[in-house]
Amino acid sequence: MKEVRTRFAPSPTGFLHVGSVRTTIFAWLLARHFGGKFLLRVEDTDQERLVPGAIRALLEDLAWMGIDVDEGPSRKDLEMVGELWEGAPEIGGPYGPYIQSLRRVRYQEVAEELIRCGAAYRCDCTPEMLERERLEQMARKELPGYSGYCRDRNVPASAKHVVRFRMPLKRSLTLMDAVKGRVTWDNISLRDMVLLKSDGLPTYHLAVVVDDHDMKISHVMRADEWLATAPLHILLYEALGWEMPVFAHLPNVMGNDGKKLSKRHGATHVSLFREGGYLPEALLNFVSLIGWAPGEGEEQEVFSRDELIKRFSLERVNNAGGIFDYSKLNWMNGVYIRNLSNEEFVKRALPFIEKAGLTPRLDRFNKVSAVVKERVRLMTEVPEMVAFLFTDKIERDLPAMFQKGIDAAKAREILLSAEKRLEAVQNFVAHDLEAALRPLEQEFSMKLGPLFGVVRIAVTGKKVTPPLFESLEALGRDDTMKRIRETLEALPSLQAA
RNA sequence: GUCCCUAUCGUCUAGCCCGGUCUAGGACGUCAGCCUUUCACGUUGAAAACACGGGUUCGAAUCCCGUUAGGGACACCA
Repeated sequence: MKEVRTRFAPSPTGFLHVGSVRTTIFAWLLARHFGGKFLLRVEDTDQERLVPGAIRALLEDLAWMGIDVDEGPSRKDLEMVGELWEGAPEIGGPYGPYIQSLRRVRYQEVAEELIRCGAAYRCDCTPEMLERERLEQMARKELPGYSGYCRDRNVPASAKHVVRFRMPLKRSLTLMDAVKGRVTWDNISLRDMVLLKSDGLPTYHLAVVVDDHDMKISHVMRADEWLATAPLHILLYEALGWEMPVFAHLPNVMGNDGKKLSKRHGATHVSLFREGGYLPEALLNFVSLIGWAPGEGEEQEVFSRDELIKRFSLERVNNAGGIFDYSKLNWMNGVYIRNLSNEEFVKRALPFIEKAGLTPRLDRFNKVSAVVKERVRLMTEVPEMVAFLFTDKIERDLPAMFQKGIDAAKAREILLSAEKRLEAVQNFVAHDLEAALRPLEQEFSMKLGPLFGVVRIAVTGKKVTPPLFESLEALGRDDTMKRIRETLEALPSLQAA
Protein backbone atom coordinates (compact mmCIF):
# COMPACT_ATOMS: atom_id res chain seq x y z
CA MET A 1 0.00 0.00 0.00
CA LYS A 2 1.12 3.49 -0.83
CA GLU A 3 2.37 5.65 1.97
CA VAL A 4 -0.35 7.85 3.38
CA ARG A 5 0.70 11.47 3.07
CA THR A 6 -1.66 14.24 4.06
CA ARG A 7 -1.18 17.92 4.41
CA PHE A 8 -2.48 21.04 6.00
CA ALA A 9 -2.21 23.91 3.54
CA PRO A 10 -3.21 27.17 5.14
CA SER A 11 -2.73 30.57 3.71
CA PRO A 12 -0.77 32.64 6.18
CA THR A 13 -3.47 35.16 6.93
CA GLY A 14 -3.81 34.77 10.66
CA PHE A 15 -4.03 32.30 13.46
CA LEU A 16 -5.28 28.76 13.31
CA HIS A 17 -9.05 28.95 13.11
CA VAL A 18 -11.10 26.30 14.88
CA GLY A 19 -13.20 25.89 11.77
CA SER A 20 -10.20 24.65 9.88
CA VAL A 21 -8.47 22.97 12.75
CA ARG A 22 -10.80 20.04 12.49
CA THR A 23 -9.86 19.39 8.90
CA THR A 24 -6.28 19.62 10.03
CA ILE A 25 -6.82 17.19 12.87
CA PHE A 26 -8.51 14.68 10.61
CA ALA A 27 -5.72 14.89 8.05
CA TRP A 28 -3.13 14.51 10.78
CA LEU A 29 -5.03 11.65 12.41
CA LEU A 30 -5.22 9.79 9.11
CA ALA A 31 -1.50 10.12 8.50
CA ARG A 32 -0.67 9.02 12.04
CA HIS A 33 -3.14 6.17 11.93
CA PHE A 34 -1.40 4.66 8.94
CA GLY A 35 2.08 5.60 10.05
CA GLY A 36 2.38 8.04 7.16
CA LYS A 37 3.50 11.62 6.92
CA PHE A 38 1.77 14.86 7.73
CA LEU A 39 2.98 17.99 6.03
CA LEU A 40 2.48 21.68 6.34
CA ARG A 41 2.49 23.69 3.17
CA VAL A 42 2.12 27.43 3.21
CA GLU A 43 -0.15 28.77 0.49
CA ASP A 44 0.94 32.34 0.20
CA THR A 45 0.12 32.99 -3.43
CA ASP A 46 -2.11 35.91 -2.65
CA GLN A 47 0.45 38.50 -1.83
CA GLU A 48 -2.14 41.01 -0.80
CA ARG A 49 -3.53 39.04 2.05
CA LEU A 50 -0.29 38.05 3.71
CA VAL A 51 -0.04 38.69 7.40
CA PRO A 52 3.48 38.95 8.78
CA GLY A 53 4.10 36.49 11.59
CA ALA A 54 1.20 34.27 10.58
CA ILE A 55 3.40 31.27 9.76
CA ARG A 56 4.91 31.40 13.18
CA ALA A 57 1.50 31.68 14.82
CA LEU A 58 0.24 28.72 12.81
CA LEU A 59 3.22 26.60 13.73
CA GLU A 60 2.92 27.47 17.39
CA ASP A 61 -0.78 26.72 17.45
CA LEU A 62 -0.19 23.34 15.83
CA ALA A 63 2.55 22.54 18.31
CA TRP A 64 0.34 23.50 21.23
CA MET A 65 -2.40 21.21 19.95
CA GLY A 66 0.09 18.37 19.80
CA ILE A 67 -0.17 18.12 16.04
CA ASP A 68 3.32 17.28 14.93
CA VAL A 69 4.51 18.02 11.43
CA ASP A 70 6.85 15.76 9.47
CA GLU A 71 7.55 17.97 6.50
CA GLY A 72 7.16 21.69 6.16
CA PRO A 73 8.98 24.96 5.72
CA SER A 74 12.67 24.81 6.53
CA ARG A 75 14.39 27.68 8.27
CA LYS A 76 15.82 28.61 4.93
CA ASP A 77 12.34 28.72 3.36
CA LEU A 78 11.21 30.96 6.17
CA GLU A 79 14.20 33.19 5.77
CA MET A 80 13.56 33.57 2.07
CA VAL A 81 10.09 34.89 2.64
CA GLY A 82 11.27 37.03 5.51
CA GLU A 83 9.40 35.06 8.15
CA LEU A 84 12.24 33.45 10.05
CA TRP A 85 12.19 34.03 13.78
CA GLU A 86 14.49 33.27 16.63
CA GLY A 87 14.06 29.64 17.63
CA ALA A 88 12.03 28.61 14.61
CA PRO A 89 12.07 24.83 14.23
CA GLU A 90 13.89 23.25 11.33
CA ILE A 91 11.31 21.14 9.56
CA GLY A 92 12.10 20.84 5.87
CA GLY A 93 11.69 17.67 3.86
CA PRO A 94 12.51 16.07 0.51
CA TYR A 95 9.90 17.91 -1.56
CA GLY A 96 10.56 21.48 -0.52
CA PRO A 97 10.31 24.32 -0.58
CA TYR A 98 7.06 24.10 1.34
CA ILE A 99 6.09 27.69 0.77
CA GLN A 100 4.31 28.28 -2.51
CA SER A 101 5.71 31.68 -3.35
CA LEU A 102 9.08 29.94 -3.45
CA ARG A 103 7.88 27.49 -6.06
CA ARG A 104 6.70 29.91 -8.72
CA VAL A 105 9.02 28.63 -11.44
CA ARG A 106 7.55 25.19 -11.12
CA TYR A 107 3.99 26.47 -11.57
CA GLN A 108 5.03 28.48 -14.60
CA GLU A 109 6.57 25.38 -16.14
CA VAL A 110 3.39 23.44 -15.65
CA ALA A 111 1.31 26.31 -17.04
CA GLU A 112 3.47 26.34 -20.15
CA GLU A 113 3.03 22.65 -20.55
CA LEU A 114 -0.72 23.02 -20.32
CA ILE A 115 -0.66 25.71 -22.97
CA ARG A 116 1.45 23.55 -25.21
CA CYS A 117 -0.95 20.66 -25.04
CA GLY A 118 -3.95 22.91 -25.55
CA ALA A 119 -5.46 22.50 -22.12
CA ALA A 120 -4.86 26.12 -21.25
CA TYR A 121 -4.43 29.42 -23.02
CA ARG A 122 -3.20 32.93 -22.42
CA CYS A 123 -5.70 35.67 -21.81
CA ASP A 124 -4.92 39.36 -21.83
CA CYS A 125 -8.28 40.66 -20.81
CA THR A 126 -7.83 43.40 -18.28
CA PRO A 127 -9.64 43.40 -14.96
CA GLU A 128 -11.59 46.38 -16.26
CA MET A 129 -12.79 44.45 -19.29
CA LEU A 130 -13.81 41.54 -17.14
CA GLU A 131 -15.64 43.81 -14.78
CA ARG A 132 -17.54 45.40 -17.62
CA GLU A 133 -18.41 42.01 -18.99
CA ARG A 134 -19.69 40.98 -15.59
CA LEU A 135 -21.89 44.04 -15.26
CA GLU A 136 -23.39 43.52 -18.68
CA GLN A 137 -24.15 39.92 -17.89
CA MET A 138 -25.81 40.88 -14.68
CA ALA A 139 -27.87 43.52 -16.44
CA ARG A 140 -29.07 40.81 -18.79
CA LYS A 141 -29.71 38.57 -15.77
CA GLU A 142 -27.16 36.07 -16.95
CA LEU A 143 -24.70 34.20 -14.82
CA PRO A 144 -21.64 36.33 -14.43
CA GLY A 145 -18.44 34.70 -15.57
CA TYR A 146 -15.68 34.84 -18.09
CA SER A 147 -16.94 34.46 -21.63
CA GLY A 148 -13.91 32.76 -23.09
CA TYR A 149 -13.01 35.71 -25.27
CA CYS A 150 -9.32 34.81 -25.51
CA ARG A 151 -9.78 31.10 -26.03
CA ASP A 152 -8.63 31.10 -29.61
CA ARG A 153 -6.90 34.44 -29.89
CA ASN A 154 -3.41 33.05 -29.40
CA VAL A 155 -2.37 35.83 -27.09
CA PRO A 156 1.43 36.07 -27.25
CA ALA A 157 3.53 35.41 -24.18
CA SER A 158 4.96 38.87 -24.42
CA ALA A 159 1.69 40.54 -23.50
CA LYS A 160 0.74 40.93 -19.88
CA HIS A 161 -1.55 37.99 -19.43
CA VAL A 162 -3.03 35.31 -17.24
CA VAL A 163 -3.24 31.65 -18.09
CA ARG A 164 -6.70 30.13 -18.11
CA PHE A 165 -7.84 26.55 -18.18
CA ARG A 166 -9.76 25.60 -21.27
CA MET A 167 -12.86 24.14 -19.70
CA PRO A 168 -14.31 21.40 -21.84
CA LEU A 169 -17.88 22.08 -22.92
CA LYS A 170 -20.55 19.64 -21.90
CA ARG A 171 -18.25 17.49 -19.93
CA SER A 172 -19.70 15.30 -17.22
CA LEU A 173 -17.64 13.82 -14.50
CA THR A 174 -17.81 11.74 -11.37
CA LEU A 175 -15.72 11.98 -8.27
CA MET A 176 -15.54 9.25 -5.70
CA ASP A 177 -15.05 11.30 -2.59
CA ALA A 178 -13.90 9.49 0.53
CA VAL A 179 -16.50 11.14 2.71
CA LYS A 180 -19.14 12.45 0.32
CA GLY A 181 -19.30 9.32 -1.72
CA ARG A 182 -20.12 9.52 -5.39
CA VAL A 183 -20.49 13.09 -6.60
CA THR A 184 -21.60 13.66 -10.18
CA TRP A 185 -21.64 16.71 -12.41
CA ASP A 186 -23.73 16.30 -15.52
CA ASN A 187 -22.53 19.49 -17.02
CA ILE A 188 -19.77 21.28 -15.23
CA SER A 189 -20.78 24.86 -14.63
CA LEU A 190 -17.28 26.21 -14.20
CA ARG A 191 -15.92 28.83 -16.58
CA ASP A 192 -12.38 29.06 -17.83
CA MET A 193 -10.72 29.69 -14.53
CA VAL A 194 -7.41 31.44 -14.08
CA LEU A 195 -4.50 29.15 -13.30
CA LEU A 196 -1.65 31.59 -13.37
CA LYS A 197 -2.15 35.19 -12.41
CA SER A 198 -0.59 38.11 -14.22
CA ASP A 199 1.93 38.51 -11.39
CA GLY A 200 3.29 35.09 -12.31
CA LEU A 201 1.96 33.39 -9.22
CA PRO A 202 -0.52 30.55 -9.49
CA THR A 203 -4.06 30.58 -8.21
CA TYR A 204 -5.06 28.01 -5.66
CA HIS A 205 -6.27 25.65 -8.35
CA LEU A 206 -2.97 25.26 -10.13
CA ALA A 207 -0.90 25.39 -6.98
CA VAL A 208 -2.74 22.64 -5.10
CA VAL A 209 -2.70 20.27 -7.99
CA VAL A 210 0.96 20.78 -8.73
CA ASP A 211 2.04 20.65 -5.11
CA ASP A 212 -0.14 17.77 -4.07
CA HIS A 213 1.32 15.85 -6.99
CA ASP A 214 4.90 16.92 -6.41
CA MET A 215 4.67 16.31 -2.68
CA LYS A 216 3.13 12.89 -3.26
CA ILE A 217 0.01 13.65 -1.26
CA SER A 218 -2.13 10.54 -1.08
CA HIS A 219 -5.26 12.05 0.46
CA VAL A 220 -6.37 15.55 -0.26
CA MET A 221 -8.42 16.47 2.77
CA ARG A 222 -9.96 19.88 2.68
CA ALA A 223 -13.06 21.86 3.51
CA ASP A 224 -16.36 21.34 1.80
CA GLU A 225 -16.19 24.62 -0.05
CA TRP A 226 -13.67 23.12 -2.47
CA LEU A 227 -16.04 20.51 -3.72
CA ALA A 228 -17.48 22.85 -6.30
CA THR A 229 -14.12 23.41 -7.95
CA ALA A 230 -12.99 19.83 -7.63
CA PRO A 231 -13.86 19.14 -11.28
CA LEU A 232 -11.27 21.70 -12.33
CA HIS A 233 -8.69 19.93 -10.24
CA ILE A 234 -9.64 16.56 -11.61
CA LEU A 235 -9.43 17.86 -15.15
CA LEU A 236 -6.00 19.25 -14.39
CA TYR A 237 -4.79 15.89 -13.18
CA GLU A 238 -6.15 14.41 -16.38
CA ALA A 239 -4.56 17.00 -18.64
CA LEU A 240 -1.23 16.53 -16.94
CA GLY A 241 -1.51 12.78 -16.95
CA TRP A 242 -0.99 12.59 -13.22
CA GLU A 243 -2.39 10.03 -10.88
CA MET A 244 -5.16 11.45 -8.75
CA PRO A 245 -5.02 11.41 -4.97
CA VAL A 246 -7.98 10.38 -2.88
CA PHE A 247 -10.23 13.37 -2.24
CA ALA A 248 -12.01 13.87 1.05
CA HIS A 249 -14.18 16.93 1.37
CA LEU A 250 -15.09 17.61 4.95
CA PRO A 251 -18.11 19.63 5.98
CA ASN A 252 -17.57 22.82 7.89
CA VAL A 253 -17.97 23.43 11.57
CA MET A 254 -20.46 26.15 12.38
CA GLY A 255 -21.39 28.27 15.32
CA ASN A 256 -24.50 27.54 17.39
CA ASP A 257 -26.69 29.53 15.01
CA GLY A 258 -25.66 27.41 12.07
CA LYS A 259 -23.52 30.18 10.64
CA LYS A 260 -19.83 30.08 10.06
CA LEU A 261 -17.88 30.28 13.28
CA SER A 262 -17.04 33.83 14.14
CA LYS A 263 -16.09 35.90 17.13
CA ARG A 264 -19.73 36.21 18.03
CA HIS A 265 -19.81 32.57 19.03
CA GLY A 266 -16.84 32.72 21.37
CA ALA A 267 -13.24 31.84 20.82
CA THR A 268 -12.48 31.11 17.21
CA HIS A 269 -8.74 30.81 17.10
CA VAL A 270 -6.76 28.07 18.74
CA SER A 271 -4.67 30.66 20.51
CA LEU A 272 -7.77 32.09 22.14
CA PHE A 273 -8.65 28.69 23.51
CA ARG A 274 -5.19 28.46 24.97
CA GLU A 275 -5.62 31.81 26.69
CA GLY A 276 -9.14 30.91 27.68
CA GLY A 277 -7.97 28.10 29.92
CA TYR A 278 -8.58 25.12 27.70
CA LEU A 279 -6.28 22.13 27.70
CA PRO A 280 -4.99 21.20 24.26
CA GLU A 281 -5.76 17.54 24.73
CA ALA A 282 -9.37 18.40 25.57
CA LEU A 283 -9.72 20.61 22.52
CA LEU A 284 -8.19 17.94 20.32
CA ASN A 285 -10.53 15.31 21.71
CA PHE A 286 -13.57 17.51 21.43
CA VAL A 287 -12.93 18.71 17.91
CA SER A 288 -12.23 15.18 16.73
CA LEU A 289 -15.70 14.23 17.83
CA ILE A 290 -17.42 16.75 15.59
CA GLY A 291 -18.21 14.67 12.58
CA TRP A 292 -16.41 11.59 13.65
CA ALA A 293 -17.44 8.87 16.06
CA PRO A 294 -16.00 5.44 16.72
CA GLY A 295 -19.49 4.05 16.14
CA GLU A 296 -21.07 0.63 16.47
CA GLY A 297 -22.50 0.77 19.93
CA GLU A 298 -19.36 2.50 21.14
CA GLU A 299 -20.15 4.99 23.86
CA GLN A 300 -16.74 6.23 24.89
CA GLU A 301 -16.17 9.90 24.28
CA VAL A 302 -12.99 10.69 26.09
CA PHE A 303 -10.09 9.60 23.95
CA SER A 304 -6.42 10.19 24.47
CA ARG A 305 -4.35 11.34 21.55
CA ASP A 306 -3.08 7.82 21.00
CA GLU A 307 -6.54 6.32 21.14
CA LEU A 308 -7.76 8.81 18.59
CA ILE A 309 -4.91 7.91 16.28
CA LYS A 310 -5.56 4.24 16.74
CA ARG A 311 -9.28 4.40 16.13
CA PHE A 312 -9.62 7.13 13.55
CA SER A 313 -10.93 6.18 10.17
CA LEU A 314 -12.06 8.20 7.21
CA GLU A 315 -14.97 5.85 6.62
CA ARG A 316 -16.53 6.93 9.86
CA VAL A 317 -16.37 10.62 9.15
CA ASN A 318 -19.83 12.15 8.86
CA ASN A 319 -20.87 13.85 5.71
CA ALA A 320 -23.06 16.35 7.51
CA GLY A 321 -21.75 19.56 9.00
CA GLY A 322 -21.46 20.09 12.71
CA ILE A 323 -21.97 22.78 15.23
CA PHE A 324 -19.32 23.75 17.72
CA ASP A 325 -20.88 23.26 21.13
CA TYR A 326 -18.89 25.29 23.61
CA SER A 327 -20.70 23.94 26.62
CA LYS A 328 -19.76 20.38 25.81
CA LEU A 329 -16.18 21.46 25.28
CA ASN A 330 -16.25 23.08 28.71
CA TRP A 331 -17.47 19.88 30.27
CA MET A 332 -14.80 17.88 28.52
CA ASN A 333 -12.14 20.34 29.57
CA GLY A 334 -13.25 19.79 33.15
CA VAL A 335 -12.91 16.05 32.68
CA TYR A 336 -9.37 16.51 31.43
CA ILE A 337 -8.46 18.85 34.26
CA ARG A 338 -9.71 16.36 36.83
CA ASN A 339 -7.66 13.65 35.16
CA LEU A 340 -4.47 15.64 35.53
CA SER A 341 -2.13 14.62 38.33
CA ASN A 342 -1.96 17.19 41.10
CA GLU A 343 1.56 18.12 40.08
CA GLU A 344 0.63 18.59 36.46
CA PHE A 345 -2.41 20.60 37.42
CA VAL A 346 -0.32 22.96 39.51
CA LYS A 347 2.23 23.32 36.78
CA ARG A 348 -0.36 24.22 34.18
CA ALA A 349 -2.32 26.50 36.48
CA LEU A 350 0.65 28.61 37.51
CA PRO A 351 0.75 30.78 34.37
CA PHE A 352 -2.92 31.59 34.78
CA ILE A 353 -2.41 32.60 38.39
CA GLU A 354 0.46 34.83 37.47
CA LYS A 355 -1.46 36.32 34.63
CA ALA A 356 -4.17 37.27 37.09
CA GLY A 357 -1.60 39.35 38.92
CA LEU A 358 -1.06 37.00 41.84
CA THR A 359 2.18 35.65 43.20
CA PRO A 360 1.53 31.97 43.77
CA ARG A 361 2.85 30.26 46.89
CA LEU A 362 3.53 26.70 45.98
CA ASP A 363 3.51 25.43 49.57
CA ARG A 364 -0.08 26.56 49.83
CA PHE A 365 -1.24 25.77 46.33
CA ASN A 366 0.00 22.20 46.53
CA LYS A 367 -2.20 21.59 49.55
CA VAL A 368 -5.39 22.50 47.73
CA SER A 369 -4.58 21.38 44.21
CA ALA A 370 -6.51 18.14 44.53
CA VAL A 371 -9.69 19.83 45.70
CA VAL A 372 -9.39 22.80 43.37
CA LYS A 373 -8.86 20.86 40.19
CA GLU A 374 -12.10 19.04 40.67
CA ARG A 375 -13.97 22.32 40.86
CA VAL A 376 -12.89 24.04 37.68
CA ARG A 377 -13.72 23.56 34.05
CA LEU A 378 -11.36 26.17 32.73
CA MET A 379 -7.89 27.00 33.92
CA THR A 380 -8.91 30.62 34.00
CA GLU A 381 -11.19 29.83 36.92
CA VAL A 382 -8.31 28.80 39.14
CA PRO A 383 -6.98 32.23 40.17
CA GLU A 384 -10.22 33.41 41.67
CA MET A 385 -10.61 30.21 43.59
CA VAL A 386 -7.22 30.34 45.24
CA ALA A 387 -6.55 34.06 45.42
CA PHE A 388 -7.16 34.12 49.18
CA LEU A 389 -4.08 31.97 49.65
CA PHE A 390 -1.79 34.40 47.89
CA THR A 391 -2.86 37.77 49.18
CA ASP A 392 -3.63 39.43 52.47
CA LYS A 393 -5.96 41.92 50.94
CA ILE A 394 -9.18 40.01 50.96
CA GLU A 395 -12.53 41.63 50.56
CA ARG A 396 -15.11 39.99 52.77
CA ASP A 397 -18.66 39.47 51.70
CA LEU A 398 -19.91 39.80 55.28
CA PRO A 399 -23.63 40.07 54.47
CA ALA A 400 -23.44 36.59 52.99
CA MET A 401 -22.93 35.27 56.53
CA PHE A 402 -26.31 36.41 57.63
CA GLN A 403 -28.63 33.61 56.75
CA LYS A 404 -30.69 31.06 58.62
CA GLY A 405 -31.09 33.33 61.60
CA ILE A 406 -27.49 34.40 61.86
CA ASP A 407 -27.03 38.09 62.53
CA ALA A 408 -23.88 40.01 63.33
CA ALA A 409 -24.05 39.18 67.01
CA LYS A 410 -24.53 35.52 66.29
CA ALA A 411 -21.70 35.58 63.80
CA ARG A 412 -19.45 37.01 66.47
CA GLU A 413 -20.35 34.22 68.86
CA ILE A 414 -19.67 31.62 66.22
CA LEU A 415 -16.32 33.11 65.30
CA LEU A 416 -15.30 33.46 68.95
CA SER A 417 -16.07 29.83 69.54
CA ALA A 418 -14.35 28.77 66.33
CA GLU A 419 -11.31 30.81 67.26
CA LYS A 420 -11.04 29.10 70.60
CA ARG A 421 -11.49 25.67 69.14
CA LEU A 422 -8.98 26.23 66.38
CA GLU A 423 -6.41 27.53 68.82
CA ALA A 424 -6.59 24.24 70.66
CA VAL A 425 -5.75 22.19 67.58
CA GLN A 426 -2.28 20.66 67.79
CA ASN A 427 -1.74 19.68 64.16
CA PHE A 428 -3.11 22.30 61.83
CA VAL A 429 -4.29 19.75 59.26
CA ALA A 430 -7.65 19.39 57.57
CA HIS A 431 -8.77 16.29 59.41
CA ASP A 432 -8.06 17.69 62.86
CA LEU A 433 -9.50 21.07 61.99
CA GLU A 434 -12.73 19.50 60.95
CA ALA A 435 -12.88 17.49 64.14
CA ALA A 436 -12.39 20.70 66.08
CA LEU A 437 -15.18 22.64 64.40
CA ARG A 438 -17.83 19.98 63.99
CA PRO A 439 -19.03 20.37 67.59
CA LEU A 440 -20.25 23.85 66.67
CA GLU A 441 -23.28 22.01 65.39
CA GLN A 442 -24.29 21.02 68.91
CA GLU A 443 -23.18 24.22 70.50
CA PHE A 444 -25.39 26.37 68.35
CA SER A 445 -28.01 23.79 67.44
CA MET A 446 -27.68 24.68 63.82
CA LYS A 447 -26.81 23.01 60.57
CA LEU A 448 -23.15 22.92 59.73
CA GLY A 449 -23.65 24.74 56.45
CA PRO A 450 -24.33 28.26 57.70
CA LEU A 451 -21.98 27.79 60.65
CA PHE A 452 -19.02 26.88 58.48
CA GLY A 453 -20.14 29.59 56.12
CA VAL A 454 -19.34 32.20 58.73
CA VAL A 455 -15.82 30.84 59.15
CA ARG A 456 -15.44 30.46 55.42
CA ILE A 457 -16.23 34.07 54.74
CA ALA A 458 -14.11 35.27 57.62
CA VAL A 459 -11.08 33.45 56.33
CA THR A 460 -11.46 33.49 52.55
CA GLY A 461 -13.81 36.41 52.09
CA LYS A 462 -16.14 34.50 49.83
CA LYS A 463 -19.00 32.13 50.27
CA VAL A 464 -17.93 29.83 47.45
CA THR A 465 -14.50 28.39 48.00
CA PRO A 466 -12.63 25.11 48.04
CA PRO A 467 -13.53 22.92 51.04
CA LEU A 468 -13.01 24.81 54.28
CA PHE A 469 -10.56 22.64 56.12
CA GLU A 470 -8.20 22.09 53.23
CA SER A 471 -8.30 25.83 52.75
CA LEU A 472 -7.47 26.51 56.40
CA GLU A 473 -4.65 24.00 56.35
CA ALA A 474 -3.18 25.58 53.25
CA LEU A 475 -3.47 29.04 54.73
CA GLY A 476 -1.79 27.95 57.93
CA ARG A 477 -2.46 28.67 61.56
CA ASP A 478 -1.13 32.19 61.70
CA ASP A 479 -3.05 33.63 58.81
CA THR A 480 -6.18 31.74 59.69
CA MET A 481 -6.26 33.14 63.21
CA LYS A 482 -5.33 36.56 61.99
CA ARG A 483 -8.20 36.64 59.55
CA ILE A 484 -10.68 35.52 62.16
CA ARG A 485 -9.55 38.33 64.46
CA GLU A 486 -9.83 40.82 61.62
CA THR A 487 -13.36 39.75 60.94
CA LEU A 488 -14.26 39.99 64.60
CA GLU A 489 -13.12 43.56 64.55
CA ALA A 490 -15.07 44.34 61.42
CA LEU A 491 -18.26 42.76 62.63
CA PRO A 492 -19.57 45.20 65.28
CA SER A 493 -19.41 48.06 62.87
CA LEU A 494 -21.89 46.27 60.78
CA GLN A 495 -24.42 45.97 63.54
CA ALA A 496 -25.48 49.56 63.14
CA ALA A 497 -26.28 49.07 59.48
C1' G B 1 -30.32 32.44 -10.71
C1' U B 2 -27.09 27.85 -11.95
C1' C B 3 -24.41 23.73 -9.95
C1' C B 4 -23.09 20.74 -5.74
C1' C B 5 -23.56 18.93 -0.68
C1' U B 6 -26.55 17.83 3.70
C1' A B 7 -30.99 16.36 6.81
C1' U B 8 -31.97 11.21 13.96
C1' C B 9 -33.38 14.72 20.88
C1' G B 10 -31.58 22.17 21.70
C1' U B 11 -26.20 20.29 20.44
C1' C B 12 -22.46 16.16 19.16
C1' U B 13 -23.86 11.47 17.73
C1' A B 14 -25.09 5.47 17.54
C1' G B 15 -28.32 2.90 14.38
C1' C B 16 -28.87 3.49 7.92
C1' C B 17 -24.64 0.32 3.35
C1' C B 18 -26.78 -5.68 4.89
C1' G B 19 -35.07 -3.22 6.03
C1' G B 20 -37.96 -6.51 11.40
C1' U B 21 -33.88 -7.24 17.60
C1' C B 22 -35.56 0.73 17.55
C1' U B 23 -41.87 1.27 22.45
C1' A B 24 -34.64 4.82 18.40
C1' G B 25 -29.12 4.00 22.43
C1' G B 26 -25.18 7.35 24.54
C1' A B 27 -22.99 12.17 25.74
C1' C B 28 -23.35 17.62 26.66
C1' G B 29 -26.95 21.00 28.17
C1' U B 30 -31.78 21.49 30.92
C1' C B 31 -35.05 20.00 35.08
C1' A B 32 -35.91 17.05 39.63
C1' G B 33 -33.89 13.78 43.63
C1' C B 34 -29.74 11.72 46.43
C1' C B 35 -24.77 12.76 48.51
C1' U B 36 -22.84 17.13 51.07
C1' U B 37 -19.40 22.40 55.23
C1' U B 38 -20.21 26.34 50.28
C1' C B 39 -19.19 25.18 45.32
C1' A B 40 -18.02 21.19 42.55
C1' C B 41 -17.45 15.89 41.81
C1' G B 42 -20.32 11.55 42.00
C1' U B 43 -25.03 9.29 41.53
C1' U B 44 -30.51 8.28 40.34
C1' G B 45 -34.36 9.76 37.31
C1' A B 46 -37.21 12.94 33.79
C1' A B 47 -38.45 15.89 29.52
C1' A B 48 -36.35 15.83 24.57
C1' A B 49 -35.40 13.43 17.79
C1' C B 50 -36.07 9.67 12.83
C1' A B 51 -37.82 17.44 8.40
C1' C B 52 -42.35 16.65 5.24
C1' G B 53 -45.11 13.97 1.33
C1' G B 54 -45.46 9.93 -1.75
C1' G B 55 -43.99 5.12 -3.11
C1' U B 56 -41.54 -0.25 -2.65
C1' U B 57 -42.55 -4.01 1.17
C1' C B 58 -46.13 -8.41 5.29
C1' G B 59 -42.89 -4.66 7.65
C1' A B 60 -38.87 1.59 6.67
C1' A B 61 -35.11 5.91 10.81
C1' U B 62 -33.10 2.30 7.40
C1' C B 63 -34.44 1.39 0.02
C1' C B 64 -36.57 4.84 -4.20
C1' C B 65 -38.83 9.56 -5.89
C1' G B 66 -40.38 14.43 -4.82
C1' U B 67 -40.86 18.75 -1.54
C1' U B 68 -38.98 21.82 2.14
C1' A B 69 -35.12 23.73 4.94
C1' G B 70 -29.89 24.59 5.82
C1' G B 71 -24.93 24.97 3.83
C1' G B 72 -21.29 25.72 0.00
C1' A B 73 -19.45 27.29 -4.92
C1' C B 74 -20.03 30.49 -9.10
C1' A B 75 -12.80 36.24 -8.50
C1' C B 76 -6.13 37.50 -11.60
C1' C B 77 -9.07 34.97 -2.63
C1' A B 78 -7.89 30.78 -0.63
